[in-house]
Formats: sequence, C-alpha cells, structure tokens
Amino acid sequence: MQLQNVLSQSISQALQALFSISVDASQIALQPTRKEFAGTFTFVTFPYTKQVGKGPEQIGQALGEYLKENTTEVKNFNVVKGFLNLEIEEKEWLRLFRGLMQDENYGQGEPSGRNVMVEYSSPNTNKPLHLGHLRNNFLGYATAEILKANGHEVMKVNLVNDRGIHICKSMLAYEKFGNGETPESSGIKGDHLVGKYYVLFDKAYKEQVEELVAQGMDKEEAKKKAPLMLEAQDMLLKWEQDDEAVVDLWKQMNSWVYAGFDQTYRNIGVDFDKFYYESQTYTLGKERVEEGLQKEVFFKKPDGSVWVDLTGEGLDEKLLLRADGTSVYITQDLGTAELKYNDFPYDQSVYVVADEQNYHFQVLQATLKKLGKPYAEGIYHLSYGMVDLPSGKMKSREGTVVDADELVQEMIDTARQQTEELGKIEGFTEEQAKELYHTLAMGALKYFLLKVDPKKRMLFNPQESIDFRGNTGPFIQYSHARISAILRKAGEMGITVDVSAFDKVENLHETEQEVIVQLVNYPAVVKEAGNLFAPSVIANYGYELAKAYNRFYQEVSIFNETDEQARNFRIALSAMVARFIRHSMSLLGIEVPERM
RNA sequence: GGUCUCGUAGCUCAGCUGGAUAGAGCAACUGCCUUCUAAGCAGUAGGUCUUUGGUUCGAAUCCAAACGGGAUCACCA
Repeated sequence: MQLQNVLSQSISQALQALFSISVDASQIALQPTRKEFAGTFTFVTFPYTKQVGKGPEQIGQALGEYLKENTTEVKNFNVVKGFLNLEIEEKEWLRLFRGLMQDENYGQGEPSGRNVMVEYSSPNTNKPLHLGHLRNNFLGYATAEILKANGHEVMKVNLVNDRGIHICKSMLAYEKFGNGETPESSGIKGDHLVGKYYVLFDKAYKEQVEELVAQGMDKEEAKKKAPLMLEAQDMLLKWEQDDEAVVDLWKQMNSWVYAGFDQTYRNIGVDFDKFYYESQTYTLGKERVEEGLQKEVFFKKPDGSVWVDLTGEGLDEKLLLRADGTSVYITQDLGTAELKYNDFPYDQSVYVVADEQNYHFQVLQATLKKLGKPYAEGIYHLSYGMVDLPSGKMKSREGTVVDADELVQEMIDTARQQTEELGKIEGFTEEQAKELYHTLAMGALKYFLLKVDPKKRMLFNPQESIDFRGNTGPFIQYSHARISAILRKAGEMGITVDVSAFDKVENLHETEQEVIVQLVNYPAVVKEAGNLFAPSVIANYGYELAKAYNRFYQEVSIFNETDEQARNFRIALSAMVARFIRHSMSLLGIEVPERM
C-alpha cells in the first residue's frame, strides 16, 4: 500500500479512537510539509475543529501522539498552529527504496484496457514546419508516451492536410516560375522548396492586387479578381476533377514535401503509427453529411447548402457542405473521425491542435453527437496555446516565422560551441561528439517547449532557449551524465549493488531522504500528467528530481565514504535517480547522455 | 458586440481537488573546484498574486463584476 494511504488510514482510525468521529480514509488528504518544518507529510486539522469541539492545535497534538504510538511508519511529529507535520521512519524510506529498486516497472501503470488515439503534427503540405509545429509535435509525442505509461493502448496518427486552395497556390507558382527545379537540382529540402513557391505566389499575387487597385478597382474585388487567384481556383477545380496533369504535379510536389517532413520528423525524434490524408477522407465526410440529412439532424437551405443547427447547444448554425457540393474544413473531419474509429475503436481520441480551433472542436463534437455517433463522447481537444516571439506573434506574411529545421540547426551549433568552450569533449570521437550535440540541442528545445503548461500561451525567447543552465533540459541531462560517471567508476572498482549490499543501512542523510521522497512519488506524477494531458508535469518532476540529486551530490561523498554499506546505498540511490531521469525524460522524447 | 481564455518577482514560468511566512530559473550581488563532471551547490536582494466585492476558520486558487492582453464567432484551413 502507498505510504500516504497508510497514513490516511491511521489518521482516520485515530479520529475515530480519540474523538469518535468517522472520516473515511479517502477523505483525508495529506500535503507535503513545507521546507522550514520537520516532516514529510502534513495533515491540516482546521476542518475538524467543529466536529471535535477542540482547538486545531489540541487536535494536532493528540493525533500526533496517537500516530507516533500506533503507526510504525511515523517516527515523530510536530504541531504548528493547525498543521500536524509527520516525520517518517528512515527504515520506512529504505524499505520503499528497496521496493522500487526491485520493481522494474515502477512508474509504468497497469494495463487499463483503454484505447487512446492521439493525432498530432497534422501539417499542411505547402510549407515547411515552424516553431508552432514543434510545440505541437513535442506535445503530441510526449502525451502519447505518457498515456502509454498510464497503461493505455495508444495509437499515434498524423492527419496530413494535402488538399485545398493553399496547395494549389504553390503548385501554380511552381508551374509559372519553377523552370523544372527539383530538390535534387537545387539542393533545397523538398518542403522548403515547395514553401518557396508558396511565398512566390503570395508575392506575385499581391503585386497583381496592387496593380488592379491602382487601376481603380476596389481592394476586396481585386483580391478576388486577380488573375493568379482565378488560376489557382481553376486549378483546384481541375484537381477535384482528377485532371491528369494537375494531379501529377500535385503528387510530385507532395512527394517532395513528404521526403522533407520525413527527414525533419526523424531529426526531431517523433513518429506515427499511421498517416491519414485529407485527400482520402473528405469524400467520407460527405457521406456523413448525407447520413445527417437522412436522419434529419442536418438541413438544407434553399440554395442547396447543408447546415447543422447547434443553437440548442449554445453554438451557432454551421455550414457542412457548400451549395455546389464541395466540402469545407469540417466536412473531412466528420469523415476522418469515423475512419479513425473504424481503424482503432478508441475510448478516447485526442486532437493536439492549437487553441485557435477551440470553437471548431466544440462544433465537431456536437455535430457527431447529433449524428448519434458513439465515438463522439471520446473526442478530446488537447488545446494548446500559441508560441509568441519577443517581437510578438509569428506571422508568415511578415517573415517572422521561426523555421523548425533552422532552429534545430542553431541549437546544435550552440550545443557544440558551449561544449567546446567548457572543454567537455575530451576522448570523444567525432561521431560521439556529433551525437552529443544533437542530444543536447533537442533536449534543450524539447524541454523549453514542454515545461510550460500546454494550455498556456508561451513566449519563445531565443536567448533563454539556448541557455543550458538552470531549469533546462541540459541541466537534467547533466545530472544524468554525472551519475553515469559514478556508476562507471563503481563498475571499474568491481562494485555491484543490489538490495542486499546495503541492508545494514539505517540512517539517512537529509538529502538522501529527499531524493527517495521524489523517487517514490514518480508513479503519482505519471498518473497526474496522464490525467491532465500535461507533459509539463513530467518536465517539472524531472527538474525537481535532478535538483534534489544535485543537492545530495554536493553534500554527500560517495567514494570517500568509509562505511561500505553507506557507499553501496549511495551508489544504488544514484543508479535509481539515473533510471528515473532516463524514464521521465523518455516520456518527453528527451534522450540523456552518459557523458557531457 | 456574443462566447471562451489568460493576468503571480525586472523577464520566463511553477503553485495539485482552497491551507502555514507565495516558489523556481534567468538577470544582479556574495561565497564554494588539491575530493565522484562548477552545464553544479549554497546564500543576498527582488511580491499589494491586475483591481474590487463575495463565499469561509482560511483565497493566488472558488464565485461575481471591472480593467487589461489573446482567441473565436468564414461558403479559410
């Protein structure tokens, strides 16, 4: 049983025995004791003063004495105002530590029998990934890993937005200005090459609009009448009619983009179990719309467009299909939802999508409920805040977008520079050094983007993101590298530690106990992170654990310890911290080096 | 304008279902490498938790309003 549960139960019994009031153990909450007081757990007595008819301090005192007497785990107590602080026997901490040392799966939840799908990344095929996508990718990957650690069966999917007018824009620009350029001929990565033409389109299009305005045309009209826009729309129509030339070009350019994305995904260490393509799901969406019409939960307006009335749900009417029968954004989502559920009958379907689409997902879920779909209930929009720059919002049109590939490369350069400055690569081969820079760069970047609560909008400060000190990924990685050095040395000395190697240890240094408290708490942290879909909870834990260990490392010597048992225990403690750092960071997609 | 969301140290962020004197990191200042990696550790300074009411033994946390950011309310995706 968990230590907290033991204590809750004891307190429940004590309340009964001392004051004849019955409070269920599950109702008794313990909180961590503040640093300035002795103890690990604190019980607040204020809520019971009325029932008991005594002052908070009296109650605390009486409870404390009872617990010290009757509960073996309780070593001592102190009462400050209405707060009963409980100190736990060192033997108990050691017992718990031995327990987790022997449990290979400590932190891994029991199989839950639940299927959870996580959709993330979901890029457009007309431009390369940027900083915002990185937050999405890291969040999606980490959330999926955390859900696995909670015992769920998880499927990661990527819904690629590969159709629509925006794709046609880059295709058109390529046709006009491309001169047959390819990634091979130009040496430009596929997604960047296509993105280049998307930008070119926008530039040329703007010039046309300005020209028309200069000729006296209204700006709104000019935007619609600009020849390039008309051509793009024409191309979309041809695409939908399966025009061979257009479809061939589309396939070719998309294949370049996919090659580029694939490279980026591998570089940043994210993966997917399955890809969906909107070009393949939007027709299914139309079937769902038809179904809704038949069930009379959707309706047709006189012009032939199809709508759903969600005013009863506190939302508005929403268009599902245009009068000309072509689909809109939500149409394909209706189809994709069904397809997903057929592929993987899920209990929950998580969509990692920015919070600008909050309304969209309310509409999607409400619409599927109207259709009576059993899977509507399981839809969960993991809504995350946008990433801002010190200069403000990222705007592709103003060229303030931070490109993902460039950013990663800059991080790698920084890692190399800092490592070289500190002279930390003695004995590294060129290959090992390169690997280390990548590990550090990705650790810094991922940690920086994941440590903030996903729901919150966040600021990406380039200066801070490349800092490897303080609350950062490399700080945690460094702690792991230092432990690795200790374990290497222990290995060289022929020391192997199992639980019997320190069975005579009875006393703990304060910092040792703090480390154990952190270790013991890990499963609860994994659970909380899973329940909240919040990788930030894991990130904060990793930081706290590393900090607790570094304090220990500073204050307690391992190899100068003359008591062999104590030395063995400290090596074992270090090994466990390394294991938990490795595990928790792996949930975030962060690797930890042996040396740095 | 309707709906949603955020407002904590100079900056970036923690603060779990209400609990003690609100915590970290960065930036500033001071110590600690002849000892297991100083990418570390310890310390100093820094706060009217936007404001005002309410709920209660107790509010950064819950409720309401105001002020200030942001998102959304597209036959864009």
